[in-house]
Amino acid sequence: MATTPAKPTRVHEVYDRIRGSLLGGELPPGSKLKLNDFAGQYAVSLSVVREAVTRLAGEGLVEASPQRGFAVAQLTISDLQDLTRTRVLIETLALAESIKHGDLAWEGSVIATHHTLAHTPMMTAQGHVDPAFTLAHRAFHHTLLAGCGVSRLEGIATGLRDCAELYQHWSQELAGDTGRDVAAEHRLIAELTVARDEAGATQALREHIERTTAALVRYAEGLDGTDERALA
Amino acid sequence: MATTPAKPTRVHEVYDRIRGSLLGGELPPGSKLKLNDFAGQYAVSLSVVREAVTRLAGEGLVEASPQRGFAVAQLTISDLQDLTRTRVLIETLALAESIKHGDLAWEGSVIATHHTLAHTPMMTAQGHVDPAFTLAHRAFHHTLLAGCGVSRLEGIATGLRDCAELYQHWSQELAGDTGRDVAAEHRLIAELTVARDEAGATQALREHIERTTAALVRYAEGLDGTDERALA
DNA sequence: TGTCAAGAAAAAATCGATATTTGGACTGTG
DNA sequence: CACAGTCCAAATATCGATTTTTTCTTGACA
Repeated sequence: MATTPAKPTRVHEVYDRIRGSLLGGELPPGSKLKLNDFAGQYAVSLSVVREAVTRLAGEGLVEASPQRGFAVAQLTISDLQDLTRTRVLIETLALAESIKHGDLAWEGSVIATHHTLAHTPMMTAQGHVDPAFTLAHRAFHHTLLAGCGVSRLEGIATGLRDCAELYQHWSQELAGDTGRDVAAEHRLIAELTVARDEAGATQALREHIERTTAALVRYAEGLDGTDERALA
Repeated sequence: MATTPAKPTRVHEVYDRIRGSLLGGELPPGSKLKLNDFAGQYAVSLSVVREAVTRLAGEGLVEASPQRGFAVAQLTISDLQDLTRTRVLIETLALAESIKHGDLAWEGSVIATHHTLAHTPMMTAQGHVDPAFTLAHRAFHHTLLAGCGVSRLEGIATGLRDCAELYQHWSQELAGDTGRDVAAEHRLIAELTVARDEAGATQALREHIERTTAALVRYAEGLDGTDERALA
């Protein structure tokens, strides 16, 4: 799924940067992507921006509507629930496979990435999410699933995870996920995984995933009853 | 995941037609896509072809290598095995969910699409695969998973299935999948599904998926021992 | 005869410009 | 004052041409 081989073509650079903006929450969900602005900003032609954005649409981070341009994927409660259920099913599946088939090196990398994660503070002094934390968090979860040895499954899980990061970002900014010890959740997942406790680890992962969704849904339902309403 | 709303834009037309060529097996796996030829053939500009092909690359039907253009996805034994394992895991998962949550209307549509499939001959008089069969086959398998009510999961499963169709096409042409009663397999899956026999149905589906792979792998290994070798 | 390199041909990436479409402002009417 | 139709500006989709990069050809040299 990832395509970052040797020579960074213009399209790829632009793709990466827009992708970063999306996941970094610089662009509000549902807002239209102004291709012209991007073209100016990155000093490239429209065609380049277009192709980059088309790829992002393929990943689901961006929605394309013919004749009407592109927009940051709209976040709705029903889509969030759909995404969450999909992630729970697929990520627990992949984790179970990893626990069954992962080798010692994988076990080691789980411990290593968890260690890094555990020692990276989540918030900056300004109360924003630390980019380093995002990185470490992503690496940890990716490693968890990387032991299954089925690269397509891994790729799919990663893609879903990226989509969820859009929600995650806005949830942390908006809903402020209170009273939750995320670090403890991670520790539990890591320990059970390394202990090869398939049932325990998958359940811990399921709860970890569902908890964020629950917080966001609670927040959103406080605002409005409909499922189709945008979250932000 | 599918984007076929209202107004067929040029890109979308070209996308559809190239996609059809790929799944219909008109283009051999691994062969380079000559964008210029497409542009001429469909009487559109290069940009249009480029964007269409970019999307196909996002689905995995086409491989993109920077500065080197696009090629029909290369079929290798190891990728086939990876794909098969992924499909088995995800499709059985989706089927299990469907059996658990599917309603009566879904049950009916399973019966209906199976009925259609059962009465559509697989081969034409010329010994080729009948396009109508392909259609019916696709509809049946899609319906099986459509009861789960999780649209993303469905979309993922459909995407994997499309990738597999590439292999399937060439397998039927090359390896001739002997001594196999595919119709009976379909009937069994349909019956167990409607009977809400989760374990039985998922196992039948697993075997159905794995059987095609096994035939192709046997065929390919007769030719060459390496996993990375192209199948065709 | 095999290897390597310069140069030509082909293909890919990118650009700048044009044709269409969309969304909204404007205006005249009931 | 609400509403419908028209017109205009912004944005999208598409095109044709230019710039790079890769690939192929060919010929000199060891």
